[in-house]
This record gives sequence, C-alpha cells and structure tokens, in this order.
Amino acid sequence: MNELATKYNPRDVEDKWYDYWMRHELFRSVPDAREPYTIVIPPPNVTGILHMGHMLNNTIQDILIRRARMEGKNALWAPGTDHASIATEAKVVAKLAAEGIKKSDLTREQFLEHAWAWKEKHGGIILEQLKKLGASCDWSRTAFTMDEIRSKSVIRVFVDLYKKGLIYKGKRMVNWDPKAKTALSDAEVVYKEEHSKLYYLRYKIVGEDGYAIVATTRPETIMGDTAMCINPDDPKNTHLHGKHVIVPLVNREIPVIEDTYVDIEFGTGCLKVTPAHDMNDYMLGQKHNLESIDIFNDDATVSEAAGMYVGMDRFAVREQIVKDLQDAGLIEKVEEYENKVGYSERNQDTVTEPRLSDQWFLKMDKISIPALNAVEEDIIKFIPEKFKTTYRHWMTEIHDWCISRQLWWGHRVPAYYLPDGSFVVAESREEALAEARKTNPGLSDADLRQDEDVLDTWFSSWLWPISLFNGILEPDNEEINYYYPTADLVTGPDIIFFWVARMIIAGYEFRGKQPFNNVYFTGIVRDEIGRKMSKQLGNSPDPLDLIAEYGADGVRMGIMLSAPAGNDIFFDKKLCENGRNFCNKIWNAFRLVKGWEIDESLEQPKTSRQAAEWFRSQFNATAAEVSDLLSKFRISEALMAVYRLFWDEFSSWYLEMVKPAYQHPVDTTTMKETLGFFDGLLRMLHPFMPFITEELWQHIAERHDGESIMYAQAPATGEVNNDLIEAMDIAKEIINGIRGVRAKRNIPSRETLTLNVVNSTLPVMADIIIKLGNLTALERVNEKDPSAAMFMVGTTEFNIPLSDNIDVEAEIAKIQKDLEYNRSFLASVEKKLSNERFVNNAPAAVVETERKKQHDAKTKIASLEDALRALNG
RNA sequence: GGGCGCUUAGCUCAGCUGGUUCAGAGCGUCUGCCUUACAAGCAGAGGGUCGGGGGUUCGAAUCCCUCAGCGCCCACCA
Repeated sequence: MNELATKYNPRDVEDKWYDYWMRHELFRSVPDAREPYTIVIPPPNVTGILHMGHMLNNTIQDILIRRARMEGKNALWAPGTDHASIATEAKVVAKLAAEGIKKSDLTREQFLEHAWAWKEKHGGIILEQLKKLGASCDWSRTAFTMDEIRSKSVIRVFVDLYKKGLIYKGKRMVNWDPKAKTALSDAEVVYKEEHSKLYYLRYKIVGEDGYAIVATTRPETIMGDTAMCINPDDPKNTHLHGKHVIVPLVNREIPVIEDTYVDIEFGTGCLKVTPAHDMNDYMLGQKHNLESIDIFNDDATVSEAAGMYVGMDRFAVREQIVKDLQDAGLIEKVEEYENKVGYSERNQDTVTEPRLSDQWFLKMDKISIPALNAVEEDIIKFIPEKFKTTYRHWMTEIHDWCISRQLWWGHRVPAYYLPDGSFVVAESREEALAEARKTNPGLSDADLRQDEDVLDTWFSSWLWPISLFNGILEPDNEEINYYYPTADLVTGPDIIFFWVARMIIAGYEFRGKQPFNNVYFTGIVRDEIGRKMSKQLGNSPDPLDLIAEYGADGVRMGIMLSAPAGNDIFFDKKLCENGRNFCNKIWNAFRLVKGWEIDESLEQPKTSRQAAEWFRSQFNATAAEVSDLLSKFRISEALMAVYRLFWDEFSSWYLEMVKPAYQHPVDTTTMKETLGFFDGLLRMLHPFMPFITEELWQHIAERHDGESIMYAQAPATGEVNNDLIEAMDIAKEIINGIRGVRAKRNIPSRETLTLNVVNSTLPVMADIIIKLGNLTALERVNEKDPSAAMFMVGTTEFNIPLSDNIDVEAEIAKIQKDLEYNRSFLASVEKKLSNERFVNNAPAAVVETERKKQHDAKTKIASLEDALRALNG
C-alpha cells in the first residue's frame, strides 16, 4: 500500500459525510414503534453566531443523541432558533442607526420589516455552523420561536393564563433598561459591586434651626423626594417626629414619616423617600400614601416633572447637583462607598433604573408548585445534583414574572383597548372585537387599539419542548404524544431560572407532565485566565477556525476532554491538538491493519490467539465502563476510557502483539478478529467523533449505500475474563521491565535478549513476552546470575544476562533502594498486624490482605537480599 | 446579609456510602529514539506529608469541628 496519506485530513471527509447523512435523511425521526429518545436544542439566538459555549453544549447533545441512536432508540434532536427580543432588536436598531435611520422615525410596521429582513439575512447562520460540528439534528423540523405555530402557541397560552386569572396588568416598579427603553424581569438584572460615594445631604428642619442629614448614593433623585423616613424606635431622631423638612436645592417641604423599615444603624437613620425611583421607596410610598414624582423620561434623562436640570442625563445630573449642593453648603460630607449597581443583562453597559410603569405580570406562586415538587422528588433529575438546591431556593421564593417588554420585535401582547379604557384579551383582533361587542354592540374594528408591548422572549421559549411538537395548538397530536416528555436537556446553569424552571412550570401547566427527565448542566466556558468567554470580551476563539485547524472531531474531543460535569471549563486550544492527534492515531492504526496481506494457508499463531482473547475481554470491560459513565453523564470520562482503550490497549499492546513481521502476511483469523475489534472501537467512538469513524467504517464493515455507522449497534456488553486481564497485566509489567533495562543500558530494541525467570514458573503469556520483548528465549533458571540485569514483578525475579558487564555499583544502589522501600513497607504492615485492636476489629478480608502484603513483602525482601549478596560476591 | 460549592502531581481533574501497595488519569516536563502504521509518533523516567489545625476510629484524601483562600447563586439596606 499506501494509497492512504500518513496523516488524517478532516477536510477530505467531513463535508462529504455530512452531505451523505443529509442526503439519506439519516437524522430524520418520525414516530414509530421504537422507544423515543428526544432532545430539544436550547434555541440559539436567531441572528447569533457560534461561540464556545454552543460548541460544548451541542457537542454533548450530539454525543447523547448519536449514542441513543446506536442503542436502537428513535433518536430525535429537534433544532430551532430563538427570536431573542432585546438582543435582536438592539442589533437592528444599531444597524439602522448606522444607516442614519432612527427607530423613533419608523412606524412599528416599518421597523418590523427591517427586523425580518435582518432575520432573513443573518438568521440560521448559527445552524449552518452547527452542521460543521457534525450536529445530527433533524433539520427538517427546524423551528423558530416566532414562526406561525410557535407564535400562535404563545398567544394561546397568554389568553389561557389570562382567563385563568394568572396574568394581570399592573402599575409596578420594574427594572428599566433606558437604552432599550423596556422593562426587564428581575432575573435580567445583573448586579455588580462598584465603588461609589455616599452623600450626606442637609434637609432643613421646618421651624427649627437644625438640619436632618440624609445619606444617599443617588443625590440626583432629590427632585423626586416626597418624604423623609425615620424609624419610630430610633432614639437619635426623636426630635424629628411629626416634623417637616425642606428638600435641599429643590426647596420643597416634605413630611417626616415613620417606618420600622428604616435601618437605625445605617447612616444617620434618616432615609429620603423617592417613590418613583426606588423599589423600597415605592413600597413606602404605597404604605404611607405619598405622592410620586417621576423625574426621569424613558431614556433616563430628567423630565419636566423634576422642574430643574430638565433634559440632562441622570449621571450628568449627579455631578452637577453635587456641585450645586456643595456650593449651597448643603452637603455635610461625602464618603467612599461600595454598593451594588444593577445592569441590564442584554445591554451590559447600561445601568438599570427602577421605574414605575404599566406592565403585564404572570402570577407564579401557584403554578410553580408542581414544578418544585418534580425536582424535589427526582421526577426530573438535575446533573450535577447541587443545582437542586439552587432551584429549590429560587422556586420557594418566586416572584411574579414581568412578561411585557416595551419592544416591537416579539409576540405582541394580545390585549385590545376599548375607547372607555377597558380592554379585552383574545387570540385575534376579530375575536377581541366579538368579545367587546358582547357588552358594547356599537364598537367597530377601528375602536380597538392593541397593546403596544411584546412579550418577554422567555415567554415563548418556556413552551419550547411542547410547542416544537405543536402540543399547545393540537394537544393530542401524534408527535407530542410520542416525543413528550423529552429525555434530556443540556444547558448552562446560568439559565436555570430564565429557562429551565419556567419550562418545567409550563410543562406541568400545559401538559400535566415534566418536559424532560434529566437536565444536564454544563459548565461555563472560560478562557485560560478564568473569564467567561463572550463576544464582548473578544476572548472566544472562532469555533469555525478551530474546526478548520483541527477538524470537527478534533475540536469535539478537545472540548470534551476539558469538560467534567458541572465544573467550569478552562478552554485551551491545546486540547484540540490532542483531539487531532487522536484522529491521526486512529487513522494510522487503520493504515497498519489495512496494509496487511492475508495468507489463507497460515495458522493463527498462539500469540495472536492469546492477544485476541485478552483484548476481547479488555474491550468488553471498557464497553461496560463507557455505558455506565455515559448513563451518569460523565461524558468526558467516558471519552477518556475509549481513548485509552484505543491508544494504549489496542494500538500499543494488541496491535504490537498480532502485528506480522515486516513484509510477512497475516493469517485469516487474526485479520478477521482485528477488523472486528476495529469495527467495535469505531462504534464506541462514533458518538464522540462522528466523521472519522464513518470514514473508516466504510472500509471495515460491509456497507450498502445509505447505511451508516450511526445506525450500527453500540457495542453490547460481553463477557469479561478478569483472569486473562490480570495475566496480561503481569505480562505487560514484565515487558516493561525488559524495556526499562534496554532504556537504561541503551540496548536497541532490535537487539535480541534472553530473559530468565529465577526460580519460578514461566508466566502465562510467555510467547507474547518473547515477541514484544524481542527475546530469543524465556527460561526458568534456578540460580540467580549476579552479572545479569535484574528486575522484579510481584515476588518474581527476572534476569537478563548481558554481554557487557553490568554496572555493579548502580545495580547495588538500585537494589538497596528497593530493599529500603520494601522493608519500611513491611514494617508498617507488621505494625498494623501486631495491633490487636486492628486484628480484632477489622473485617477478616482486610486482615487477610494485610497478611498477604506481609508475605509478599517478605518474599521480595528475601530475593532482593539474595541478589545483593550475589552482587557483593 | 443568607445559601451552596470548591481546595488532591506543573495544569485540568477522578477518587461513591472510611479498609485490595490508594495516593490515580490525561496533558505538560525530563531522557533516549526519524525502530518501514503514526515525530500529530515510539520507549522509558521523575513528580503530591490529598489547603492548615484539631477530633472520631484499630484504620481518614474519604466522616465531624475549626481556620484560611477561592468560586457561584439568592437578597429591597438607602
């Protein structure tokens, strides 16, 4: 041969096989009699691009799916994308801005036209990228959270929940993103510790000379102050009871109210109350019936209502007002202060602003109960388990979900306002009108005004495992009945509340059943210095570049090797190199085997027979281990087990044992067995490395067009002969001993040696030892040869007579070191055995092993002492 | 402020309900090799008082307490 290159070239095979799989619809799944195995993809942002988090996540899903497929299950990996309201709208706004178009100059319809055009242009790029990775999704099912079925599902669910009385509209203090000009849910706010300042402001006490001092981090909100609050139990401030104070600069008189909410220890014990701009102040305002002055516009510039600094940005105002307060002598002091500032999850540089506004909410207390129980009772298992605690914590303190967003890109709230200010909720405008006419027959379509808001993106993705199978609109269709509940969900722990918890809630609310049985939480992919990989930081390598450099299989392996369950992943490109190298190893092992000429007249040598018997056991042992590890989602360990089986046991040991001498043919049996092993190894490897395994499998297995290794059976569990494995372990140790002698004395491996077993029976695998040790003979001798090199395996001593004189000094030193170790080992064992309490209390088996240790150590020491004596002459 | 988790070889980690020479794996490091499958390779070697301290036990990386360091989540302290 070799028509095959000495290096595996992924480019030559990856696209070819992906096309083949697609052409033969091998990823396609339809309901049938087999057991279903379903994964729904966490839908990536429709206009997003692949990052390392996706790579990890989707590699895992593909491994699970391919494995299930090879176990004979009807495996479906259902793909799709998410419309990602805020993120996508922000991109479109930015793109329009670059073209000189302001969103505010467009109508809703015009803007949505631009948005859809953007979606058409960039949408689905990420899915194409997933194909490069080898993702075996059933692409014929690709869904989008804003396509017809999914949109209608969202609206139906909204109407349903509204009718159940679970959705309500309310004026509430919400987290406001002044850049996107929309409300955010609590979960969408990220708090960051920041250095800031604590300003102590002087509020003149009406009718007295003194001042009340108020500590605040936000002096710019004083225009919105409508009260000062003290704790009624605060001895420091008793003189303020029933008083009024003057807001500095603003010169407005506000009452001093009392509430135990105020922390006596903090600052001066005086709190300024700004109901329009602080969650707690709002609560106080409600309680004490305070006026609320909203001093900001929706973009966080100062509004007319403030009466001063109108039009200025909130941060500019802070600087200015501090200066003005200082000039007016109204600042007592300024302290350095650490506090937490909320930022928008989607517009990371934007500080959120508590803001009072009309929003839609979903009541969570009742509908979350079955979802909490499902995880508590392990109907849904979390892997790793520690996330159960996190989940429980959140679910038991769950808040109502703010589901409206002041955006255009998304599912529009199906509420229709009537001229009298009331509204109806209905699935369509027509239905809304019909509904409205029941009480007011004179209404026409023109009287209806639909709510301007859209729904939170998660309000569509929480339905994903159901809506993908159209289970909302047609709750009893064949697909939903077959595929739901899905098997496993693979996602990051960062969206446990956003998505996972809500999907579970929706699953019980709309199907009465869990949406999935297991949730496998991956780690978060970080760079070498531990930062989360993100586009903003620019620290994520481009996955497609990696694939181009190392091949998809190499990258898959690289990322899996670094991904133990639940731990964060410190991604290092070097691991992809290991993956690539492994591909090459497989490739070359194949080249070796394929290069053998077969001679049918040859008998199988004993070495090959023994090797095959042993490897079969070894293979079966690993197959069982891999199955076990995969079932526990210990995927990187499973991969490592296969890796070692292929590289160490198969390539380094088995192939070397059966390899015919150069330019000699191989016997039929050995060839057949070897190809059989190779076939099994490829099957075991396929879920991890789909491309190279498919490529090689075509040469190894008999295969017709349209068939694929992806439907071959995963290696079944077979017999494991542990005696054989142990015997081979001893043989390996002996061979290592020989190699060690060679290495130490610079004896080339092609130079033959003789090996003598001192006063002991020959090892079981003698012929294999002769072959791999390149020995002329392996014999028993009764006397130790002091001039020979020696090593020990277990309690048996081996001698290698050498033509050169051995280095007596070095040999003595080595033996002495060995002796020392064994003597102290023996001492520790004997100390244990002489301890009566140990012998009396420890289980018999444990005591027995200690006795064996003692015996073995003694034997060993005896032969070492012999050896030493012989050397000393 | 509350909760959870982590600390084992240079790096990343495995060691389940205490007991097989249990102190491991992969990578990296070092040494020798272009030996006709593979230098993206082969062969060999070194490397850790299991974060510190204390306790329980015949016996602790493993269980308990404590200290230190790190990470994550939740929370309305201005």
